[in-house]
Amino acid sequence: MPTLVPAASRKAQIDRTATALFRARGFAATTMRELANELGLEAGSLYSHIRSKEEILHRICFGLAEDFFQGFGQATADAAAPVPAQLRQAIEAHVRVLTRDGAASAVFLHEWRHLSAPARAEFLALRERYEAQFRALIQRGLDAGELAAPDAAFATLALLAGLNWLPTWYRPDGKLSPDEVAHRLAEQLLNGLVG
Amino acid sequence: MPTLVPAASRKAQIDRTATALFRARGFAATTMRELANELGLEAGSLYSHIRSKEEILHRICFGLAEDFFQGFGQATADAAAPVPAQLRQAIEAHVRVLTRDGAASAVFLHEWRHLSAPARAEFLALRERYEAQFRALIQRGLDAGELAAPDAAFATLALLAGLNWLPTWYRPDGKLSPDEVAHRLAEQLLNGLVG
DNA sequence: AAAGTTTGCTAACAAGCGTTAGCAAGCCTA
DNA sequence: TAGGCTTGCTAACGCTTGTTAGCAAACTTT
Repeated sequence: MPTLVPAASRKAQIDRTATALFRARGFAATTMRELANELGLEAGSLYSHIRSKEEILHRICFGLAEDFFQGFGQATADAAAPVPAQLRQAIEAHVRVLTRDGAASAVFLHEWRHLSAPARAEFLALRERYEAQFRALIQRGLDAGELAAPDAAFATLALLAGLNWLPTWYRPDGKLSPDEVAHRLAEQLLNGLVG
Repeated sequence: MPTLVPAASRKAQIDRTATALFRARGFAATTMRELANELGLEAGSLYSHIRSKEEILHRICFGLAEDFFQGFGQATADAAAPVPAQLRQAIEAHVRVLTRDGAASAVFLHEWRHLSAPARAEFLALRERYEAQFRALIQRGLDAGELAAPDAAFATLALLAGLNWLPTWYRPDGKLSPDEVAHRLAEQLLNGLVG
């Protein structure tokens, strides 16, 4: 009979601790000895659970990518809804992924360049596909006259810009709940700062 | 008689090349041998011009900080102007610094954590002072009813978020000029995406 | 022509890096 | 009770890191 609340597998603990370190120090500046030490291990012992340092980074980046796609899919499931409503849902879904795991998000956004040859290109392709979904949605909004912007590409980048800087300043122990952050951010980005 | 267009000093060349490398690979993953090679030198030769690797990073980060403060100062010089106008000027000044040197901006925004003990804290204090200027301006706008937002702190972070992600996607050879980018970004952030 | 500054090389240093091999104790399943 | 995962250690490997010392050409200024 398994324990009722099984402890996270060692591998998962490594991933979680590594995520925090990668965020704080950056992937390249984080050593396997630091990571091991944080877990109360020796450096060599890590390799009973993982294949390489980069493998950890790979899991973090591609794991979160899935979350983003899933969020967007749910947010835009009702294709008949007005574009601004779908967009607001998509923004809030995006923010919710970012706030659920700030460390993983920061790694996802900043440390992917340390992925090597094949993985790096795959990651960038995924990211481009994700942005393309936003762009297409915004374009539909422009065509229908429901959104106002000179062009969809620029609007998409500016929108995602406002979202993706969030992990640098969001603190989970702040006075706003993740949902409030998501709602306010969507409000400000959709309706602007000028009354 | 000096050359009419004197070549940049070796030190300046090192800074510029290092900036590009720090941006592309990150500070920690950039080696002095790579940097030297890019300049057609041997690694040891760099130390005739600089004291340490970190000294380069220090110059990049603090140099750009000055530019940001100067831009904000000019933008808000006319304290009698309506807040939205001042804010637009400040946004455009900020964007102009970001677009003038994208590599330095990316380093400024992402690599400052590799500064060590005293410099790191000084840098963060500078950044906080800069944000505080924006916050105060926005607060005045809220008090005067010229801006609409639940609170100034959140609005400031969301605004700077939209600006600071720019170096990750802005390409100087793109179809928009720096001024157009600045203007459109200010427009979208101030007035929102919804028509 | 002398003196000093700028620039660069070679060679090497001590330290730290990611990773591997080989071994062993503890656990779960058969 | 045996076999096989899981987990972890010690010791070491080959390599790379930032940096330094000592020397030497070239250019600038006096």
